[in-house]
Amino acid sequence: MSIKTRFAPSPTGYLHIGGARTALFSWLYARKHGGRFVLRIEDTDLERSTAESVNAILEGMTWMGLEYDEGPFFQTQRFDRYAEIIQQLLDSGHAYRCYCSKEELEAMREEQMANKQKPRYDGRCLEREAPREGVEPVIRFRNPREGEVVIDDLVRGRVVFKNSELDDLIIARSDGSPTYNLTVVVDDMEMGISYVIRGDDHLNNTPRQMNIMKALGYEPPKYAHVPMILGDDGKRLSKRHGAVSVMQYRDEGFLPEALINYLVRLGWSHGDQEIFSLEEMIELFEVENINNSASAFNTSKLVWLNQHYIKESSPEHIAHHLSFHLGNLGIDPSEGPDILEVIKANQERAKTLVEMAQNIVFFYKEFEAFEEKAAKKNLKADAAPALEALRAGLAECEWSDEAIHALVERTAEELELKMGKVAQPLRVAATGGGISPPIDVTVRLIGRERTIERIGRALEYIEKSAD
RNA sequence: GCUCCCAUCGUCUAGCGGUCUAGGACUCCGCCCUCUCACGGCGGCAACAGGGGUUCGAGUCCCCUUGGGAGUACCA
Repeated sequence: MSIKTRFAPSPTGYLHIGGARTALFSWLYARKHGGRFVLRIEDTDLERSTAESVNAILEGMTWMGLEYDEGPFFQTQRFDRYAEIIQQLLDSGHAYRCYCSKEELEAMREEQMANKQKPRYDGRCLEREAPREGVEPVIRFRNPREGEVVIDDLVRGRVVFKNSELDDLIIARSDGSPTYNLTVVVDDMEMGISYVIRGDDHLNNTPRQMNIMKALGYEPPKYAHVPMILGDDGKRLSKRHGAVSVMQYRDEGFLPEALINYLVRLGWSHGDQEIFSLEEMIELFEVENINNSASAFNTSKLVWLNQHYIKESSPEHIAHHLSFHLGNLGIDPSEGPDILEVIKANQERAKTLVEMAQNIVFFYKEFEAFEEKAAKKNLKADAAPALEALRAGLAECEWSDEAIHALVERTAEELELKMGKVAQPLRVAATGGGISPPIDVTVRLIGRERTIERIGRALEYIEKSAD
């Protein structure tokens, strides 16, 4: 049988980190085995599902590069089919109508809780002969009363549930719309899903779903329940933890491959290896190596990976993702040096793309003022001779890293100053601050005109400060 | 409450009965490199939750306790 996996989010918010990881695992599994990966939108909850959420999920998938082979399918477009199945279940006696009121159910639950029992529907409507006047019934699946359901989970191992612990769950609301446990089963069967890789929180639903499948005469797929992702504090991931949306990581300057690499290592491992290319992940991914305990999201490790990928990627690739952040800062790369050159000079000194964008503003825009601390330290009267010599030298020297470097060195020698006493004032003069790539590269990229002009500005600053 | 799941450094993890005086990575702290910031190099701190078994031998198997988590909806 061919391998098919799926990612089935409900569109009630953005694509979050936990969902992104199960999507990644499912995607990897399909890719590794030459199978297909299906995207299915579980939007049966009309109240909470939104079109914006659908778009956000699609956008997140695209940004991460998790392309799907089939879908997106929408469950709301399959209501007719679900209705057929529900009727079929009704006809075969596997389902029945329930006329119980909310109050009645609530009372039942309270009583069971009081008796230290697990609250569950007792099946009283099964005995009901006639419909209740004026009540639109829900439809319940008639769960077996005896025996047990065994899940041979690919990551959890053998998990057993007694049927006596389960109850007759609602598969259609009183308005006739189907509910989650029914639609999942129908779709997983009819879409030919062979491996269901999903969050741990669904483990409890699995025996119910397996029972429905059995009633419908189908073999259940293989299941792999992956543990949850916790926040930095070890608590359940929520909005309190800053970024939980995949797109927020883009906004904060992360490369998709860094996020993917981080996510694949969260709850999965291949020995001591930390860095995985997409090809390696696909080749090495094994469901058996998925951890069974929940793991906490650790932003600093993600940052480290991001820095790694910024360092290792081609300038072209960085440029592609950086343009978004440049735009956010109102920078037009055509108004300055070649962006690829600037990126090359900054790849080793940025942890995020946001940081990189901020660091290269001075290549493209005039800075407002010299950064106070750096200026106070480096733009002092004793720096003036060096700056003047540099201004003169830069006006006529060959415009290359080597020549500029030689000029700075020569200036230091002639004035009997340490390199730092020459290079650093020049850096502050040229960039406005005390941080930049090597001074020769920095100056070369800023350009002759601009550098000379800025040195003049620095000399004015020194003069003014002397008063 | 009940059912199910989980438990190695602060965090992510390796470990699938003896090779563990428990390895790697991130973080943090030193040192080196150095025109700034970084990169890089070297070194350091730091863990088998507790208690019972099983076994010649347990981080590794079993049980209990404790502590986390999930579910218990006409949500998914």
